[in-house]
Amino acid sequence: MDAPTDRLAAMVARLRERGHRISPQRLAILGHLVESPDHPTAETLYRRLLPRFPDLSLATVYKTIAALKACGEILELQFSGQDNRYDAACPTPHPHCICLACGAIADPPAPGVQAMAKALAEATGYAITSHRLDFYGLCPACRRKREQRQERE
Amino acid sequence: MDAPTDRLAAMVARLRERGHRISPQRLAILGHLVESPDHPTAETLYRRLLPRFPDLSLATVYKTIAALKACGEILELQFSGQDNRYDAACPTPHPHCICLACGAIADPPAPGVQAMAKALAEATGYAITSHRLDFYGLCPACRRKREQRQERE
DNA sequence: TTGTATGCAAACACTTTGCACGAAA
DNA sequence: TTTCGTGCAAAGTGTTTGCATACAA
Repeated sequence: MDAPTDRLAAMVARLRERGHRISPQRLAILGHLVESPDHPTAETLYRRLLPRFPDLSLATVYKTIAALKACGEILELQFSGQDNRYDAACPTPHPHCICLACGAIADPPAPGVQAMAKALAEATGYAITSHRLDFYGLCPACRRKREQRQERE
Repeated sequence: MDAPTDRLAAMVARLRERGHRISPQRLAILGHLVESPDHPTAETLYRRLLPRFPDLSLATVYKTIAALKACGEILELQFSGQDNRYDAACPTPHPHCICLACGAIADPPAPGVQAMAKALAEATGYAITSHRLDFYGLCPACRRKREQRQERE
């Protein structure tokens, strides 16, 4: 059994134990979430599942995400200007590298985050329980494109 | 001349050199931004200035913020569920500690952020230009309240 | 059989925009 | 005198909600 399959089973079990039911739509949404390393938006999820569920509703996607949020089984990256992005493969806070050109999101290794959180807790007196670490820039592909464009000029 | 006054002058100068005009409303918004260490929302700014400008419009606040954003003179912390928060006192990216109970935002010292950004750039191939570091938890006051409530139970 | 999930449409909250008027430069 | 800023109202955008029906357990 591979990691996504385990993860899917864990999510289903968690939803069930919280009294949620597993409809075909919901199962498909969960399945797609764990298999998508690209941190999809609700809209993206919806569009990708439409071929399989021709009258799927965006509301259903949002409601499923809400259930996952309530269970702590999904990480929501909020943006006020664009759609929120979701990470259900690894629902605990971790850093992200976000491409400003194409919107790609990568999950880099996170050395030293805990130490930083501890230092900030001591400096401010806050009791820190969670965090959000986003690094913005250009992904390798967009960086290459930009370099080529500059060479041409 | 104290720091907020300097900062205000710098913001005015920057807006002017970009061709913007300084109306009394705009000056008041800027003034309030540099004096507010609490990272206000557009709505908060609006409510605080209403006594001085009884027919101030929220649109004017947003338009002024937009001008500041275009000049790189304000840091916008986006939230999709709540109002965005603004920091014009220090418009370059820096960590924030955000209280989940009362919404307070503190500016802790930031040791090691650059090192982390560099490590992530190397690990992912991203060209990192900016970042957002939010730590969520309870501020000292809300932590105290919660402890007292637990003692009573 | 009971209660939750679905899908539709309407409602929401925050932010942005269009426009006519007024004011900064 | 020439823009640009203002204030109002309307439009946008992404997300949530109400409700009747369908379906999981």
